[in-house]
Amino acid sequence: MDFSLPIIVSAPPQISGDPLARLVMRLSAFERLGQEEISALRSIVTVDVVEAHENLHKTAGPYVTVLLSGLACQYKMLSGNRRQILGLIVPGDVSHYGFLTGDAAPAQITSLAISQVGRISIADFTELCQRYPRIMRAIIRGMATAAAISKERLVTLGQRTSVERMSHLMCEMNYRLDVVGLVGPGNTFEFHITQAELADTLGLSTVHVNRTLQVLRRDGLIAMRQGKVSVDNLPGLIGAARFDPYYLLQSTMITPPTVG
Amino acid sequence: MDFSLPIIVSAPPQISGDPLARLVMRLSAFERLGQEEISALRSIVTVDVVEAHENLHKTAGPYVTVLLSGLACQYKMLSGNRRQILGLIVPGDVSHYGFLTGDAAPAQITSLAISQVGRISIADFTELCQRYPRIMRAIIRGMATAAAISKERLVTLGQRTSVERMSHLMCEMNYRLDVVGLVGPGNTFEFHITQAELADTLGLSTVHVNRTLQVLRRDGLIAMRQGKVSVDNLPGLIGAARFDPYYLLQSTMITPPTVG
DNA sequence: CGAAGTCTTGACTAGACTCAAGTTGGGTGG
DNA sequence: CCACCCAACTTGAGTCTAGTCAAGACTTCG
Repeated sequence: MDFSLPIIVSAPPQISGDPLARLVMRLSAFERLGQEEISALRSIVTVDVVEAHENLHKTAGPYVTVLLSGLACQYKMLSGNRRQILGLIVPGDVSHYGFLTGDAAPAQITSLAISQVGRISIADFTELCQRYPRIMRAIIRGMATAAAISKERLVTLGQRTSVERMSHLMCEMNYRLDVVGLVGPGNTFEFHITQAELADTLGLSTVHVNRTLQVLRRDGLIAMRQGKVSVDNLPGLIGAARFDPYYLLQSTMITPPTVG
Repeated sequence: MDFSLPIIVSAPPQISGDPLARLVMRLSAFERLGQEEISALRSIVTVDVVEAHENLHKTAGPYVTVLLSGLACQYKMLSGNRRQILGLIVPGDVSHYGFLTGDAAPAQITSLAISQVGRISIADFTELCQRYPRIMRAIIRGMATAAAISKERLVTLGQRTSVERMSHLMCEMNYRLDVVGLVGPGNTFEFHITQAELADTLGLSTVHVNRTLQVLRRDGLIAMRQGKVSVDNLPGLIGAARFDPYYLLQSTMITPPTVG
């Protein structure tokens, strides 16, 4: 475990600037939000810092939680030291819906890097959604996107080769991080995940992840070192992954039922 | 558990007896329902028959649909004639939530065997849930169970060997079909799925599915022929699968938010 | 400087895939 | 009623992707 106290953090943009910026960008990708809505949202979010490799929800309770910076994942342990990472959570993603999804057995969620987590009480969240239907619609669109990502992950684990798995994941990350403004010039982004964690995500061994990354590097598609990914040939990467971004584009406008 | 409700079920239970029996059993597993609730449910369901290997939702529209008999699956196609079956749908399962899940890009759903499908208009469904909170809670518990099954499938595809995949699936089917009264004496149940379809479900090749079934057969765990499975050694099967039914037991009582 | 975690490499193994050739079984039509 | 047909199932042989084991190199940090 890492017990360092990262007071001043320069390079990683995580702990600087406006903590809610990513969430606002994410929601704005679905619905155009006004200043009043954004202010209302800001006023009900409490921000906590979570160190790397800690449970994201130390304080259980009736809250909706959102990842604001860093990286997290949901996972399941198996007998024999095996682990499957069910999904990666990036800034702007809702990490826990409280009771809203009726998930009786919430999977474990841990941070992979130092992160900021936003917390909203269920009461405040409900009121926000009732008062600002655009925010509610954006949240619902976010849920739909998460479900689509989860389905695509089944395809990855069931059908794709190691090169396809890796490049598909990188394409997805590139897209998801771009939406929240975390892809820099030259298609570079922070991705603080170890090769062992990538292995647990992709259903591969650590050694094979290493070799797969070497192949992609050798082919000039991506390079990854020290938690930084640079996509050197995006069309090539998309081709290697047979990546079809359709599943990420929740283009349908969903009309929620008029409650009451 | 009380399995004694159903009518007389002879060889093909599919198209005989009360079509809604499985749905009622499924909901009753979560919440004890009264006669009034069951009658109200019956009065708003339209039943259609769907042949094997047909799209389950020929008539799109604002409906919640439920599988009443038979077998169905949700799937995704890939380039190169590959297919991943995302999940199996058994009698009593909701096969489509309409807009309720905000699923903008609904995956394709097809029947695997001749089936009966129940259709409920969104308006009727909403009113039913508002009038009978126990039904609403049961539906929510069902959604939670479906989500848990989907997560477990990620573990299967990411981590388990072929023998574990197959035996885990069989354990799950045994459990899910038992809940709706479709497991007969000696742990036998109808499972009208081809080995090629099993392959697409488990992320294996058809040939390997065949050989895996032979192993399980040789070890006296299960036998499968002509769409009928008999579990000959359930503890052994559970052991081979390292099956932990915890994920199927939505034991937590979920209190939905008081709307309005 | 030492320690721990991470990454890299090599050698070998094994589980699963592909291809190809049968076999079985149920359904259909003559 | 039988012959045929097609889909599903089975088997064998050979290949290959990915896993395992083990050792060593690189980083980071105390």
